[in-house]
Amino acid sequence: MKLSSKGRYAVMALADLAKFDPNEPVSLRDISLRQGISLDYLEQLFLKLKKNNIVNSVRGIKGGYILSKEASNIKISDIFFAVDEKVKTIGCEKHSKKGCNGKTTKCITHDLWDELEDYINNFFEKKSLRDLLNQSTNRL
Amino acid sequence: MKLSSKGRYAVMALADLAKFDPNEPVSLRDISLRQGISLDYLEQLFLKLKKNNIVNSVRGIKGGYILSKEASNIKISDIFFAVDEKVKTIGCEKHSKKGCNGKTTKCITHDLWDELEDYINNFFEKKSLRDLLNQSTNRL
DNA sequence: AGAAACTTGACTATTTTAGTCGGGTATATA
DNA sequence: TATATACCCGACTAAAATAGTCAAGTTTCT
Repeated sequence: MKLSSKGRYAVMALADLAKFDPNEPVSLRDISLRQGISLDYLEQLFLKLKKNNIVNSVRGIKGGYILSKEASNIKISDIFFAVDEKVKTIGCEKHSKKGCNGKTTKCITHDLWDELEDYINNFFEKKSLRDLLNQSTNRL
Repeated sequence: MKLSSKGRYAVMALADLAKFDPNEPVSLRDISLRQGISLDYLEQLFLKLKKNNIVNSVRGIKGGYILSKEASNIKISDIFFAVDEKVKTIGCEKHSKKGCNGKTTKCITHDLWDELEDYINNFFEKKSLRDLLNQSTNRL
């Protein structure tokens, strides 16, 4: 099991963004340089972040992105959801009461994976972007 | 982020195995049929489980595998470790105090992923094979 | 002897992920 | 109003991981 870069990059980029004046748009180019993430890739991510109302964009020269709300109101789980980073433990339907892999009963480990999924999601629900900034002051 | 089948299959197979008389070897063929996992794949997994002293093998006809210890003493984390299912959240070194991606400082989200990794591992540490069986009686 | 079942390594197809490329459109500033 | 900057968007590709297959053993019970 591993976390993909997609989710990591999205959180890193937003954490970077959150450190600046909320009224001054930050360009992806700057974030790209500071965080070492490809500009093209960032664009893909921010497109999704925008659609999910995590950021707003300002076009044109001097444009860029700004957070669409307070950093404390942006949960890590919101970010992950926006970029399609999902916690996925099983093939069988989550929380389905019965019927894994065509059978009429749940597979023996079904509850375990359900439980794990909730457990991890809970972690992301409890963390906001603001929490990150507080943890790590003056780092890149 | 998703859990690979490798870890899932290993836990499913062992949970299946644990349901039988600890003195009667269970063949992979039976587990394969009951759990719908390819026999060849199971063989790969059980080779590792054996090397890590989770199961013992009995060769020859009427042979098969048996748990090498009480189900209550086999943690899910043991199983995952045995089949190389690792919880991996970051590229940077886990718990390293500094130096992500060649820089001299930790990346801004470093602590978050470290924390997540510990959080998930803790989940697996707390669960034993026995816990699974207790949760789900008379299922496949 | 022969069948069942473990042992082992190598190989391959599929899927996912990460990242690239190319062509747009909007807008601040000179 | 020209132009550079930066967002917008879809399609494509390379690399890695995963899941699963194949083939050729060895051991041991009956």
